[in-house]
Amino acid sequence: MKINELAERTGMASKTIRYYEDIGLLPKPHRSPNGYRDYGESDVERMVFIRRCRELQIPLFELKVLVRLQMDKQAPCGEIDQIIRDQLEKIRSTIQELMRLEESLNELAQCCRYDTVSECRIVRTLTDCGKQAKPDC
Amino acid sequence: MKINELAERTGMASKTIRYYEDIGLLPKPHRSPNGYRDYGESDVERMVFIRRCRELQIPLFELKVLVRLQMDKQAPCGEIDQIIRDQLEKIRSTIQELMRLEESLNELAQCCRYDTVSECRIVRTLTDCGKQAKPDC
DNA sequence: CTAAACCTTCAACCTACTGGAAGGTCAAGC
DNA sequence: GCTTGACCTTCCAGTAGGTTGAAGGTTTAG
Repeated sequence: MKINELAERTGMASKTIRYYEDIGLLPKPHRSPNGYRDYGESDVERMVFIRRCRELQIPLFELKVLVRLQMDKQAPCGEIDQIIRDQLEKIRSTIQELMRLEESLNELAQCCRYDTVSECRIVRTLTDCGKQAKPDC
Repeated sequence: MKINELAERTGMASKTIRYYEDIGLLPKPHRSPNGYRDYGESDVERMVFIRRCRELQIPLFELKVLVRLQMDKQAPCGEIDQIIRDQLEKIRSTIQELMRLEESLNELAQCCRYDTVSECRIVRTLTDCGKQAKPDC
């Protein structure tokens, strides 16, 4: 099948498929006599695997490892499991960070009772050099 | 003061300060006779404001608006408040998204009971073309 | 006098794509 | 046979928010 069909069947953009080939995440596919890329069913399977991993926000350089492992059916799968667990940890700590951020923004947003920039509590809090960015509402 | 002193007093890298000048977030500073950038106290204040906003993950293009407003002390501060509230909303929806992601990854991580890639539940779930990426643990 | 520690500009690199230009190929309709 | 439009190809540039490095000028301490 041609690149657009692969793209439609896997939910990727054909630009992205070419890009993944460029960076070595996908093997160079067979070419038809006219020079068009020609894909088979195993390419669909691999592409879906890659798309799912990207939805899980696994970065491309780790995905290279995963794709290599996924093709070697006899390999032990411990490394794959570890990458999944690492990703889980990363996501969890990002959530923690964003929740702290949410708290700061929420305090700031609750804080303005004035009309002009010179009196705005938000601006004062963010500008004040001596103190922590903690508003005194 | 020279760029490195401004950097140390505000907790920014001097490279970043030059970059912010390049993109028009900071005004072009006065130069000493030797060509070195020469900053004053108001630059410290503005830099701290910018750093705090970046800690709140406000993107640079919105920060351009904020910096312009922050310097105009008589302007109404409603627009500033709105940007803060928008940012709060963005952070909240990112948190929601990441929590869904965490759930998917957690299900996957709980899921592998086998030794080789060919039997690994994680790999199967991620590769399976017909179904949703939902493991049946 | 020299060495280190600054400062300057400019260019390239990072992630993960996306968009566009310029040109080749193919199938349908007239 | 010709045209039109939908594909396909490659390559180049741009996105955010910087970081890194090269190549060179200036200042300061010993």
